[in-house]
Amino acid sequence: MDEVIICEKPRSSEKIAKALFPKAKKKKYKKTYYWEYQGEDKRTIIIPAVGHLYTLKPKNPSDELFFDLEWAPIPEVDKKKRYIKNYIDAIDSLAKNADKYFHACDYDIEGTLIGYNVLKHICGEEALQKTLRMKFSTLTKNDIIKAYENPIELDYGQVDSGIARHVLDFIFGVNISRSLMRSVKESTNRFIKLSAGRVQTPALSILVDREKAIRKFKPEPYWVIKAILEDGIIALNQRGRIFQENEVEGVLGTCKGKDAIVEEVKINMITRMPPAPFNLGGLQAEAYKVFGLSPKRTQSIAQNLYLEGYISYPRTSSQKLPKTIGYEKILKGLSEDPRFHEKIAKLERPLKPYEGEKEDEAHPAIHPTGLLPEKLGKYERKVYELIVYRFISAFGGKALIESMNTKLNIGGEIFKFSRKRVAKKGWMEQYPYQKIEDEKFPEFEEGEKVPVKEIIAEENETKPPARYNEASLIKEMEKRGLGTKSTRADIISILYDRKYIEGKKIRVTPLGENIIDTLKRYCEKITSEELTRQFEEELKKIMKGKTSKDKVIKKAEEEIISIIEEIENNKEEIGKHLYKAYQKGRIVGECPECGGNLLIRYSGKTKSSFVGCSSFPECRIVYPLPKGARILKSKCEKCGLPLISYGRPRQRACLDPKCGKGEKGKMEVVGKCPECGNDLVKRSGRYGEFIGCKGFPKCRFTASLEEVKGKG
DNA sequence: GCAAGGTC
Repeated sequence: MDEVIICEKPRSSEKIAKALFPKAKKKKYKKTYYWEYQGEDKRTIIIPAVGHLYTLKPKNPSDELFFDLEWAPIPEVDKKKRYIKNYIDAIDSLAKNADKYFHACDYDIEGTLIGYNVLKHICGEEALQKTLRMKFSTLTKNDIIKAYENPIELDYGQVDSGIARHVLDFIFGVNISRSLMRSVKESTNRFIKLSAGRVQTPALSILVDREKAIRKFKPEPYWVIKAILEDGIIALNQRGRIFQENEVEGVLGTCKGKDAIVEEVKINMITRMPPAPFNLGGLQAEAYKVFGLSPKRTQSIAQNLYLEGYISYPRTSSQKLPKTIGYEKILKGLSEDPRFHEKIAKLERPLKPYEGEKEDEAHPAIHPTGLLPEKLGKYERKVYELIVYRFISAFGGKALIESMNTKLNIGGEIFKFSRKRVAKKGWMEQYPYQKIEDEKFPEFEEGEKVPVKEIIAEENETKPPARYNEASLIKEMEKRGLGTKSTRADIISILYDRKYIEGKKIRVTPLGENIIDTLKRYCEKITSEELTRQFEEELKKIMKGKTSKDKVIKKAEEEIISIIEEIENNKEEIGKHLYKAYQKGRIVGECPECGGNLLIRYSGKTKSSFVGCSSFPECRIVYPLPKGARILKSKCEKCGLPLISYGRPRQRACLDPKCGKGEKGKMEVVGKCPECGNDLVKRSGRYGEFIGCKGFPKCRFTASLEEVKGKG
């Protein structure tokens, strides 16, 4: 009389086993673990999946359009995910032919489907007849026990909407991607890897819109009038930005040579609450801001810290720290480290964390477990400490900021300035990444006359909208409901891989823009959030039994067929344009022999990149590229060809190996570092070229090439 | 080769 509990992941299987059967034994199967409990009359196996174990694949890979799909074990389709096989094997050998099954995966659409596929494809169809569903919203002992004692029926509406989500994403994404690639292949006989999808395409579209807004933007000159007083006080004219030059003259005329009368001095106390505890997006944004880490890197570091047991589950959207995580125990553990102890000792009791608004049914906000790491890599340590300090600061209580707002009257014109200083540090004491304001308040009294040293009109230009970076794009995607907390960083890196975007401050390449322009013409829906919205509605209807998954999929198939038809009918034009845009982004310089474009090319034979002339085969100029080489924007002083950087440590050389080694190892000095006074040099990183301090890593000052140009 | 979603 056996009973099997199927869990979504190893971690939840441990929690479920311990909650239901404290005496259950942890057992090993190959490289994976499961739990076994031998009761008086029955034996229970608690066994995990690792997220999805099955994925969709076309039944017949030679179909032109993929509509006929089937579920296949992920390790068979994706060789990088062979570890999943261990979990499938474990379930296959331990969890078949039981009398009773519990489906105990997360209670959401994906979780329901994960468990359903395990039962259907590994345990066997008949297992589904013997299955009950555990429904819990948190992985706490109470919830788990309740869910086990009062199981419900498996909700097939949920299962079907999960299946439909996978099918719709596949048939839209894969078929449209293939059709784009086919149009390039058939019109130019070249292969470029292209893709479109429900999430990646709208994300790219956001970036293209911004790119167009920046291009369209015309800077306008404006003036700001400032009064310079004693003690370095600079007051701004109340009019703010002035766009008319004669207005500037007028204001200057009224104020020049006059003293200032203090019209109003207001001192306020502002309360500043601690920053919200981290969810994944919050952690990614802060690690980007403080350390310059890419969201993808932060995510993988957080995953490692979690697997080592140092922090809680990172793929959460929650900003809540429920009592049940055990504040005192965690803080006690952290206190073993003197640097954390110093912060913790200053906390006031009773402990009550400040929380953010966002919630997650399955997990609390990211927090340390209290187990102190022994050895960590450099960035792992930074991210870990960031999480620890953020957690401690949630208990730090509010900070009070004293703010002084002063109004001055100079010949009838109003000028303002403000000062801030921290009156009570509160949580700022615990969070070392926070800047603590401490400005001096001048002793001004209302009605007092103050001398004015100078009135100036400062000329400025309006600025174009800012470019997105990875962290701000993730936030924007979050706001628009594109992707999930665990997939956003990966989706952005697909956009980089496809060469749709480049740079740390994201620029869209000609190819990226062309993809969006093309899809806007033939499949507007996939470029906007429209498709996601439609999916959400249809899936909800399936869940409620108001429609069937087959109907929804059938409708989607018809839609896709008509989109693909349109693309096929125009494939000559689409393919040529896409390829041209692709090449435009690959131009690295001018051919010294024939004046054509030098392009980055890829040789399928040697599986390596090289630089060749666009007039091939008439012009046969080629330059080799060392493995991992990057082509820089800087040009060789001797011959004008671009420089490349390659090797480890990175060194620079001319693209033409015969040109000479004059540039090798030489750093181009472009100025002085404003932070440490050392030389500023051109460097290159994985996002391209930038300006960095020669004193790296001691001094970590960096700037973009544009910034330096702008400031001279 | 192509998507997006789960997780070690």
